[in-house]
Formats: sequence, C-alpha cells, structure tokens
Amino acid sequence: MERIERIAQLYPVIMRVMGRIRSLVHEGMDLTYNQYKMLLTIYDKGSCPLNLLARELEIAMSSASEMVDRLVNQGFVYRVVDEGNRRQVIIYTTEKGEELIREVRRGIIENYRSLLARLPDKDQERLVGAFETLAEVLGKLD
Amino acid sequence: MERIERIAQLYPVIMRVMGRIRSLVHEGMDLTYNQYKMLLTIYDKGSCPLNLLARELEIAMSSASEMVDRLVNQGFVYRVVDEGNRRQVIIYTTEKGEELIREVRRGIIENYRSLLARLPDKDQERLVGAFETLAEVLGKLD
DNA sequence: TACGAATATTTCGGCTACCTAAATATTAGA
DNA sequence: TCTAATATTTAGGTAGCCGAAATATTCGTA
Repeated sequence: MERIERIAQLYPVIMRVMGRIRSLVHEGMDLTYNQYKMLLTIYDKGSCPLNLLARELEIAMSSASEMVDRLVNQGFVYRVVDEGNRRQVIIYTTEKGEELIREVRRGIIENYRSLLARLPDKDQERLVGAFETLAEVLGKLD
Repeated sequence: MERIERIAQLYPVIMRVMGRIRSLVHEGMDLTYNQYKMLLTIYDKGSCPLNLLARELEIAMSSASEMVDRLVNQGFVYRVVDEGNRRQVIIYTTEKGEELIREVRRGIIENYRSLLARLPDKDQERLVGAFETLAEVLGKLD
C-alpha cells in the first residue's frame, strides 16, 4: 500500500490506543488530563500569568480563564493581580495543589510502570524507540 | 533516564503533535473528527444498529444517540426501526452523507500528502515505521 | 399465556472543554 | 490627555461524554 494511505490508516488506530492509555494512566486521579497539564505548567514555573498559560497550552484566553476557575473552585490555585502591571493576573498553586500534583505525578509514573509491565522487555524497548522517533520526526511538522 | 520516565515524558509531547496533525488534516472538513469516525463506521458497513455503533466507537449509548441526532440534523444519516427487532434502531447514511464521506476521505488523504511532503523521504519512512511499531506494540496493551 | 426480566433507545440533568464577541480595566504612547 | 493596545472576564454557543430515569419491545418461564 502507498505510504500516505498507510499513515492515514494507522493514525486513528494509534490515536485510539494512545487515548486508551491516557485514561488508564490517569484513572482515579483527582484531576482531568487537561487540568493536570495546566496545574503542572503552573507548578513547574512556581507561578504563571494567565496569558502565558493560554499560549503554552494552546487554548484561547477565555478557555484558560474558565479552567483556572475550575482549579480555583477545587482549591488548587489562586489568582493574584500583578502589581507591576495591574491588567495581568498571575496564577499560583496552593499548598493543596502542590501536594496534589506531586501525588498525581507519582501515581501516573506508577500506572505507566504497571501498564508497561504487561509488555515483554523487548517490546518496551521498541515502544520507547518508536516514541523517540515520533517525537523527533513529528516535531519537524510543528 | 529510566525507561518508564522517558515514556511518561514523551507521551504528552506525542499526543500534542498528533492532535495538531489531526486538526491540520481535518481542517476545513464539514465534519468534526468524531462525526467523521461515526459516519465512516456506518458508511463502511452500509448501515449499523445504534448499539453496535456505540460499542465500536467505545462511547455510551446515550452519547452515540446524541451524535446521531447531530448527523441527522445535518442530513447525513437517518434512523430506521429494525422490523426484525423493533427495539433496535438502524442508522443508514443518506446520499448526501455518502457523497460527503467520499469527499472528506479524499480531502484527508490530500492533506496527509501535503503535510508529509514537508518531511524528507527518509523521515517519512521512519514515521511509517514508528507508526507500525506503535500500532503493533500498543495493540498488545489493548 | 401472562408477567417479570432483559434489551434497546431516548431524554434529562450535569459536567469539561472549546470558541468568538462584547464588556471592563489598565497601561502605553503620541 | 486621549486613543490604541493589552489582559482578562463574562456571555452565549457547540460538541462530546456520562449516569440515571423513562419508554418500548421482546424473551423466557411459571
């Protein structure tokens, strides 16, 4: 079969299984995957202005603002007006949010571990290799 | 770095780019990706009872029913009560739906083609290879 | 054969996640 | 000192997803 068609055929298969992996790995966490990504982005920087958050997560500012609302309601982050530029709002993680993100992160690694344990060592190595190739090659399309 | 951590690190990177590819490839189509998947499933079988549709797309019956509503509203499919088992509803594509799916399918292939054209031949080959490895290895986790 | 259990679907209420456009507020610049 | 640019929020929509409740229909059995 032609190369393009092969890719068009494999794409949905891979997306489906990748999605499945995501739900297995994030199962039982107290955050949706998107909330996890957002909280992690803030946590890794210590704090993050909303506009940067939207840019990094590649979503509209209004979407980011709504997601922050949900994280605020759950007590994981809070907003502070930037006194150096009062138009800007900076998001900080709460203690509760930091504890959660560390816990979820550990849980995710553990879930990856037990998921991968179902594969023979050789396949695990092939998986890592394929992931690395993909990250590199697809990165060029970005 | 440990293998598990490398996978945990690469997973979101790949998901992000795969999602990006999806939106590039499906850009300008008159169907969302999920609607495309559903319509294609029906089209490939000629028709499909709702319960089977839900099972194949791995969504709740109620979700499938809503998606069918949207496809019906757009004039791409219609419902028929199965006379052999009047509890069951069978979904058929309309002429309009069949024309659309053929057109969208061609468009998707074309979009893949121009997307991949941005990669040197060698990388295209690596991409197919990585996709095939992933499909095989991840399939075992399913 | 009548009746309760199983099956198939739809509807309802509720949630996340997205978007655009409009409304506010603040700051920068001419 | 105004106007333009910047940052955010709010309002109004849509897709997609779920579980539970409401309907219909069919199956199996007493």
